[in-house]
Amino acid sequence: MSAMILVVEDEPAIRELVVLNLQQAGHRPVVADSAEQALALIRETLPDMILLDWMLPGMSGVELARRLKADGRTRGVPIIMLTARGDEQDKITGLETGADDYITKPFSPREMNARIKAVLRRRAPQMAGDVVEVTGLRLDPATHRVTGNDRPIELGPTEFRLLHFLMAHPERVYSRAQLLDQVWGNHVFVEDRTVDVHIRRLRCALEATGHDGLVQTVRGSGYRLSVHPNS
Amino acid sequence: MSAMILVVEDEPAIRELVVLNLQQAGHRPVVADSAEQALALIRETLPDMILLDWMLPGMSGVELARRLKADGRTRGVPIIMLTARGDEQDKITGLETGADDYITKPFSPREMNARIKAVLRRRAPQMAGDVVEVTGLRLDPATHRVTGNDRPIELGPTEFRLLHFLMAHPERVYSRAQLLDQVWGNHVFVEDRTVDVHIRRLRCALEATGHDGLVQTVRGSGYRLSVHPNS
DNA sequence: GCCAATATGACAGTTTGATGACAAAAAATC
DNA sequence: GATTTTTTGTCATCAAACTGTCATATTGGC
Repeated sequence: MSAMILVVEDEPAIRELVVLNLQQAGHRPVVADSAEQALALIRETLPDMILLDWMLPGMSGVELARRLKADGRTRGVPIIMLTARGDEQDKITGLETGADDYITKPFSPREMNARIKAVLRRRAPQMAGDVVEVTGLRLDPATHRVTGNDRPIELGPTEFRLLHFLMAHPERVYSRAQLLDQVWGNHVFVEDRTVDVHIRRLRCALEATGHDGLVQTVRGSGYRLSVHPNS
Repeated sequence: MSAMILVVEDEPAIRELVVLNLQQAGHRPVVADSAEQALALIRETLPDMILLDWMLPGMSGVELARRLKADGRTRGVPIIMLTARGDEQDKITGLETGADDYITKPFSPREMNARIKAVLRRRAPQMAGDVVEVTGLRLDPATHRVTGNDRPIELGPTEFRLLHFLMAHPERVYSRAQLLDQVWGNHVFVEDRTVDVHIRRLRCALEATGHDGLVQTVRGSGYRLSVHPNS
């Protein structure tokens, strides 16, 4: 539910209101008043999503979106365009350049939040804040609780995030490096093998309700959360 | 559904029309003809909702909305903006984002009532003015009283707001930053750690009636009010 | 059996939250 | 207007939980 969202908007009034709204929704807004500044910020840390004003002084929002989509590092970051009016042409151009959605001003906070959540759910499910459940194992990000067959399970912060990520992307194998990027953050320097240890701790905690079998090892590749028996 | 609704509108004709409508719908309208007067009224008693003309002499409606949203005490009060359709598009653009909804003039009574009802239905629970109760712990916003198993509990202002917010949003985890935004108001500059201290004071006060267990720590995430045992 | 990959247990450093004390600020009282 | 009293934010310190790494055991593939 808590995503780092970059807001690129040159008009201070609108920018502040958007920021306020994002905070209220539990996100962490970061602001830039120009495409250039946005690029600088993105170079430092990759946001989870970008809210991008269509019209910007200097490099336009469209141009910025195009650049981001051209760069492999930033291609995956969802972009929502803020456009002045529901101009069909803008819409087409915007979606062509790779925007994931667009919002036409004036917009209600409710609409904005709904669209943000929808895009997050599509691109980064573990950020959407939805309850995830797999065969009796249930994780609720909002209350930060995990239960197995309705019995509470205690997890440390890292194990919680790890399980959350795996449950949000079931049936798919992730390498240790990928897990480090997704769960730890893509800037930290930790040993690959550390993942093993946390996987073990997670399995340990899940053992109490017999859900430890869900976390499977894929030899030579990484780990996976799957409902299907392993071998 | 009877709510106290503050109408901020400088033009007498429209004001009266709106007031009449509200009365007919069973609400209790209170009027102000300027943002300044509105602030004065709000200082006395918190309305359940605000209908706000965006064009006002002196402080504009937009500015008022921003102030209200910046103050922890008033930020939960739903705001519906009244905007004139004929006004310059670009001025209106995005300005309503501080509001929960907006109505463009001229509007039908039917539309107004529908929107009011919708907003009231989903308004922030702690602003409803309703008594909140959790397992014998009871907080009455109207009388500003807290009791545990019918025994009075003394709380400082901050602890009261903190408890109120938590009780209005039970089971959900809030980070220190979120609590500072929601309870203190997001303009203040206070240390994150200060939240810890107030949580402790709150627990201290609740200890007398054995309700201190409700306020739970979620390591690495924040705090939560929950009826479920922690460990 | 041999090799490589993974599991496991232990450990020390680090982070995080709880707690008590304190002074500034605000409110209430005289 | 001065003086208590209450409230508030910050800090230093302590205990507990968590984390990353390593050494060693175990497993699976050939």
